[in-house]
Amino acid sequence: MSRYTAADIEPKWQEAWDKAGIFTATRDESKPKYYVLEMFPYPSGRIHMGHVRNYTMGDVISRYKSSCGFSVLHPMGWDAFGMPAENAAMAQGGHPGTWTYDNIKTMKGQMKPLGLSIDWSREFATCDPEYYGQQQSMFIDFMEKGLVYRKNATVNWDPVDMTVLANEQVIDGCGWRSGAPVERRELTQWFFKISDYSGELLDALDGLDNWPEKVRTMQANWIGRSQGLQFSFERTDGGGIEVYTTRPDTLMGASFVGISPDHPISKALEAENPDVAAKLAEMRKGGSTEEAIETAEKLGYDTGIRVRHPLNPEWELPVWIANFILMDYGTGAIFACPAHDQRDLDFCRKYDLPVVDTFLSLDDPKPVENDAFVPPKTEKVKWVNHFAGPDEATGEEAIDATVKFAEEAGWGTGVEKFRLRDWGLSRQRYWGCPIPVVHCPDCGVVPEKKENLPVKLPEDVTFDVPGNPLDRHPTWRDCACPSCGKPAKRETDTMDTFVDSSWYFARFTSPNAETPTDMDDASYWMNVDQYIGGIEHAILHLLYSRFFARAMNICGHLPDKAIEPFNALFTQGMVTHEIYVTRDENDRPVYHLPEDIEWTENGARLGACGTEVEVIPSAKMSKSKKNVVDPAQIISSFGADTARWFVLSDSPPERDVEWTASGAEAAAKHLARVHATAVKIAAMDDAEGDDIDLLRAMHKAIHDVTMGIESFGFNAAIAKLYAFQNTISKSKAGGKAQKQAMRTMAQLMSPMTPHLSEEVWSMLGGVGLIAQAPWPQADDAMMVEDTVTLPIQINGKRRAEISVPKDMDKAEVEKRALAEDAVVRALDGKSPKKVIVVPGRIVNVVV
RNA sequence: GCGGGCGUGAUGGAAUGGUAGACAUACCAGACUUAAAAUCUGUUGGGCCCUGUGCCCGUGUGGGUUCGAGUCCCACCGCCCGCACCA
Repeated sequence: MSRYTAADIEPKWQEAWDKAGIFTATRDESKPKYYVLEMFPYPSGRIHMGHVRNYTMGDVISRYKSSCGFSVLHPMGWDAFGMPAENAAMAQGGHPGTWTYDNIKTMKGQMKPLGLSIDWSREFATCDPEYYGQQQSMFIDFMEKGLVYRKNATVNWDPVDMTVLANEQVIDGCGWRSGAPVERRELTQWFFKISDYSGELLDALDGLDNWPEKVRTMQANWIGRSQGLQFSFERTDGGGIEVYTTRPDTLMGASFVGISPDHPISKALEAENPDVAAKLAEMRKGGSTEEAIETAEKLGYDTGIRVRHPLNPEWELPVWIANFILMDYGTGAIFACPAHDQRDLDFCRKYDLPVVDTFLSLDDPKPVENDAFVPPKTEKVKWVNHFAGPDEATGEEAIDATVKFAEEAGWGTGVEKFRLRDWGLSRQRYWGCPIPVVHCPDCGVVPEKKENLPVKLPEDVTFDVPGNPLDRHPTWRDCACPSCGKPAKRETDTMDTFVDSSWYFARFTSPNAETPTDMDDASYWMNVDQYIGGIEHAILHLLYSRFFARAMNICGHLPDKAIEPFNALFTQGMVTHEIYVTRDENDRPVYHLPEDIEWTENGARLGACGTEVEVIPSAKMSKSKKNVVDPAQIISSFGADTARWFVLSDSPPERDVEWTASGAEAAAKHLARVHATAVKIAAMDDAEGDDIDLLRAMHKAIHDVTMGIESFGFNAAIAKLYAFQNTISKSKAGGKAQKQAMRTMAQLMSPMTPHLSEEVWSMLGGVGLIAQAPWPQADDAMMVEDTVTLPIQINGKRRAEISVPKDMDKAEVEKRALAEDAVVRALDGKSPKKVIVVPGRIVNVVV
């Protein structure tokens, strides 16, 4: 074969790998193991370029580690429960299960041609009853260990459709189908006690050395440990209001006490006073997201209740209900210090409440007007209105002094609190894992017996009316109480899909086990050595998985070493593309697919009619903007290796990569060049005649590419491979040396372009499959140059360079440098102030 | 609102505090060709003096640390992402 034809090469080698069974993971105690995992996909219908990028990166690691002698586990599955399947059933009829399994079949068919080194024998979907039955079994274990409980929590309620809405289904504060303004409503729901692990989940972040710093920071902020003071304001009518504050030092600046609309006091008032009820109804409008609450217009209601200031019983503060106070954080009640909190200030200006400065800037000591003075806690400020500590102190010092003061005086306690809330897992939807409990009129909430698991979803359901089909199913709900045997009702809530994805990595170690995991297999394969996925999962999925691993460990489903399940994490960027828009008669945007665009000298036009097209800068590929490139199409026109090579080139993996047609063509051209060079070299005789430069370049390439792969610098590794290819194609060395260089090239490329590499390898007499050949080793001795070129700087600017033996001593280098023309000229007869010689790197002469 | 990140030629990007722009795209020029495509070779940050082996400027903006800063620190500007029921 003399021309590079991916369509011939790729299926051939995929068949050879299958036949050799080399991707089947086996427990081999004689080898070190390596578990590489990409975040499993949601079966949305078709694979997209983001999948290709994600799985290609995992594949590079997997193939590389395999070549390095590891026993590799590289599995794939489907995160298969979730809303889109129900939406499809609503829109076009049919069953969510049919839609899901059809999608899985299509997407698997699209992934196969990529030539990924996946052990498909371990594949499962989270909607398989075998999987979710094990999940139900674990849920029951968690119940026994007290890791699950029920309480009231807020949901988005569509008052027209009479149904719960996901945040995604709330558009501008209204239900997506009904268009009615959404309200917040309370329901009794199931919760995992993740907050019991707040401190541990936070502290253990320190040990996750191979996680990106930013993910650890984001998780730490999410868990949000704070030190503060908890104390009670005494009500003038008896009783008290417990508040928590992280800024007790500003207590003298208090202007009111604020309580959440969901605070028990608010609810009590609501029940007896229609005015309050109306106000609260207004405050409960809008979505339940933190963002919606934080950015909503500040609303308040003066309850008429008054409390005494703890430091001065004469000083009475009003109690307001305020819509920006969250019941879930702290005690659901605060005292407001408007001078040093912008939110409080906005509220006080709106309702004409007093603003009292407690400290002033040392540089610019003027009272607060419309901008709250919120310096860093480490900045020293002047206290004008204080009761503990010195007149000039930082916020930190003042807080410590205040807590100490309050504790000694006996009216407050320093406490540690976390922002992390318990994980609400109840969903009022069909297409999810049923929560395996039964509500019995006599026994209350009873877990289903394990021998009755899985509690399967009923098949005969319809989606023609809003709401949860399980709720209105005629028979599914009816069952016998597992405890007393009398008629009872099943729980109709299903689990959050995050539950499904919180332990799938553990199931992969033994996907057919009769229990959630098999401890022998889990002990061998866990932990995941390298986990790869999108940054959008930085907080929730990864935090929930860390909690689950701990909970599974407590229930005996994971070994101790696996409580932090992901040893290393890599978060890859998105694949983006330009967006092409024209306008319709109403000036609304109409989007166009990249393949419909033609480029002319006058810019982009529609291929069909020649209409001018506006080009909007690159953004994440999305169906609605039509800026998508179909991987299946790319593979059929260029081949999988080209697609793989391109998504790894150019951009660093953690950053977004822009898909361009020219970039894809460049990748294809390069692979064709490599192939052509290999064909040419294969035809050479085995003439001796080493070329020291070629050998050097080869060892340098081995070193650089290996480092590139190890450090996720795939784009840099590829740049080195380009350079090495240029060196080989220009080499004058004998056939033997060139063949060796080219075989090495094939090996270095094999994690990225496995098919072409096999082809080149076999063409040049490589033994066996390249996929099973050991990774080449760089010879350090070959990479050391005898002489080095040192740049010479004068006052930090490069002015000349000298070539010196690599181990020449500093004094001699200095002497040579000072003898250079440029240096002599710059010195103009004077002697240098200072000369810095960094051996092997640089010389800097300070004049 | 809160939290996180990013900013380097025409473009994607490279650069353990040590020659800024590797590698690639695009453009331009040349070779091959009747021609085009393909392929191959070469040039290309901006400006100045233009005769160079010359000089000045240059990594969002403004300061700072350092012999030396794209890299570290501070402030600002712009863009992007997440915010607990999207997966």
